Amino acid sequence: MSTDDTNGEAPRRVRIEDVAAQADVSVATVSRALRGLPNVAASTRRRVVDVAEQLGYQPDPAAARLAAGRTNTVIAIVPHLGSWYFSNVVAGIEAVCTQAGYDVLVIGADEPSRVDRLIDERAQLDRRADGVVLVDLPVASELAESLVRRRVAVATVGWRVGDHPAVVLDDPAVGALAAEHLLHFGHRDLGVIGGDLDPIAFEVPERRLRGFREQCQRYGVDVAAERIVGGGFRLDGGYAAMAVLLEHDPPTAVFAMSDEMAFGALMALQERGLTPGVDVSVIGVDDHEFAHVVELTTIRQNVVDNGAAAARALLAAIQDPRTTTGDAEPAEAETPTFSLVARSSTGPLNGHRADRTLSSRLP
Amino acid sequence: MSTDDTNGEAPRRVRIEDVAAQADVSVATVSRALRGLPNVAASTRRRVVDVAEQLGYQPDPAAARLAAGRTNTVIAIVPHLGSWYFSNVVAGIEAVCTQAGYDVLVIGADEPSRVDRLIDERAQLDRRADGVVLVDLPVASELAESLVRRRVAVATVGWRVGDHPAVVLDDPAVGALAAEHLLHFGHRDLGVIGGDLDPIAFEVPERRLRGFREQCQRYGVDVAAERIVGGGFRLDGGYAAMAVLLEHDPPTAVFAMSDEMAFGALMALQERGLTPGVDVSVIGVDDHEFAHVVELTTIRQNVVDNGAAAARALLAAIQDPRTTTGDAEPAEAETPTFSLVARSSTGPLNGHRADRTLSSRLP
DNA sequence: TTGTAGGCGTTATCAC
DNA sequence: GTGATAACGCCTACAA
Repeated sequence: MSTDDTNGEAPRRVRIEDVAAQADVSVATVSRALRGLPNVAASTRRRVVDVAEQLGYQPDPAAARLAAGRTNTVIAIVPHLGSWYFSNVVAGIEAVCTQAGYDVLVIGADEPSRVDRLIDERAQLDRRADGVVLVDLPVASELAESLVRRRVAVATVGWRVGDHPAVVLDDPAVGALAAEHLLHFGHRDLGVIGGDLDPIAFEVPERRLRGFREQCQRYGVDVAAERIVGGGFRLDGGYAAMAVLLEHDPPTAVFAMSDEMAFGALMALQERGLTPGVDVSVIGVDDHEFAHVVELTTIRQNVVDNGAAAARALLAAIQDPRTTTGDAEPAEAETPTFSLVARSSTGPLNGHRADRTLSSRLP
Repeated sequence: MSTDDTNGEAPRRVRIEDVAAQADVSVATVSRALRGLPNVAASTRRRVVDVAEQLGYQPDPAAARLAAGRTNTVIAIVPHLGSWYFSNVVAGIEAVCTQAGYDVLVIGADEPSRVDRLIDERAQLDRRADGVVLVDLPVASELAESLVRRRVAVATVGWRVGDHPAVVLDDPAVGALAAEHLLHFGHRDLGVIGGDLDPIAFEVPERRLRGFREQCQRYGVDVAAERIVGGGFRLDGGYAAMAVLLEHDPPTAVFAMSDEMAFGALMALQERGLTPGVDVSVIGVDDHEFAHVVELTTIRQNVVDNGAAAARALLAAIQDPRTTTGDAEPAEAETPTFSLVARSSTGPLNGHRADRTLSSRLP
């Protein structure tokens, strides 16, 4: 009797050579047959596949990597794994990559030192993956360059590097849309809560600000520099920023560049007894799940799709043979869409609602 | 002149053999020296390390894996990558593993079919990683078993499997604490918003419910079955659950098993003109960043730490030689702490606040 | 269409 | 303490 029914024991691994013997072909043929390569007789392929299935054969990833030089792995590098935006981007990347048979490695770049470590050649990103998705990390354009030099496919989310596939929201348009919404309500004293705080310092804020300002100018409105405050794309940052804005010469409407910051801003308002949309209007970006809860007007985007689109473009680049020779086409990724979702956190200037009696205005 | 200043070209990879030649020793010695193994003369080691540094040598992960049988990789499997709780657990895992030189692979198990695919031996989790962290996936205890059989280290978060290191909150105590808080305020008509909705079906809800009920019994209070509603640990689920609770014979206080569900519950209250903490008290679990924003009373836990603790225990198990022989110690992981954070979403029964006039009660 | 054999870059087991 | 050298398991020209 054979020994394969001893349970509790780790089953002996079946190798390609076992399949070859059983199917009565060479290992080369097994390899070709199983990977769907050409030059294998249909009948042979069927036989090999059957045997492999029956034996439960699966190639060893490590061996395949070493021999083929491909890792079947994608790395996702994000500023912070725990944040709403980034974790959803990662979710999109993972769904697409796993589906395509790629492993996905995550790396958080919370601290600048971690980015440095990645730029360092010793990180060997090129040996660990076939492609990398860089999410909002322009600090590290050197990283991108070194990756490209080492023949690692690159795709980005939120910023661009060279002409690699990039999933970038039309941020100026987003800024302009936000401005338009507020201006349309009659607001002329506008504030902005943007980036520019610690660990994340990326390009998104300036692009959104630019669009916002340009739109304002069309209305002959100027946004004072003191009314542009950094919030670091975090809840507490948004809270602090709104506090600053309210401190002196408060605006009647505020554009927060992310919903999370907007939530913080709402919090600051409520603590002062001010009603969002009545005393001060607030518009955010993202359409975070909670935007609905607090009735936040926002500009919606599909974050998971952003990640998925980047992953698809990356895989396409990896699988495109021309990528290696350097003359692949730009391989542009889809451009994300966005749309205004109006809720009650924004409203007309001096638009105290009839059904409200508690609201008060600043002196 | 050498060719190494041709830029734009992918630099030729330096192999262990190059280091060996340059340092005038064998590859075996280089390998030992670089990995800090014994039986290497101090002077030799210094020389080898210097040369390696100078040449920028780094071992190829794929080759090392194939030869050593270790992957230096950890897999984190979570029900949903984009959710607040899980993404923070992953952040904790990643921080610890990366720090220790391990790669971390993420796998989302959103759909049951994905779990099945992992259980299938063809997923070869054992060949792709040295250890796996299973987060809230008791659906897949078969998965855990198969992993163990294949000698992959396992650690869990949120549930237990065998006596592998597990990071599990004392859920009954959490439930009891929530109950105590509400009961102390005089509430006797209690509702619960728990799990039991689609994709996530884990052990946490029943444990929290048990503790909650037991504490109630100490006060002679019974929680009617109709007042225990599933919310799937999601915002919308919490919203819907609260709507159900309010529909008929509404409770005066509700225990939501996660803050996200609590947020949904608050939303349902507000839509009806009910004031949290006055008309209906709500207590959550987690101390999500937004709990502060909406003044949600909650039971705080440190989610990132949970992931980190699991990772630490996992790495310890991986590095413990006894693990392989099967007689390693249980290697218990740290038990997470928790604490009540009282805010205004909970308050005394019939405790209409003096400064409130708009609040109304249900008929 | 199929098989042979060299190589991928390390690790680990021996002798020395 | 050090050095050959055989694995590790697969891929892929090249030959047949």
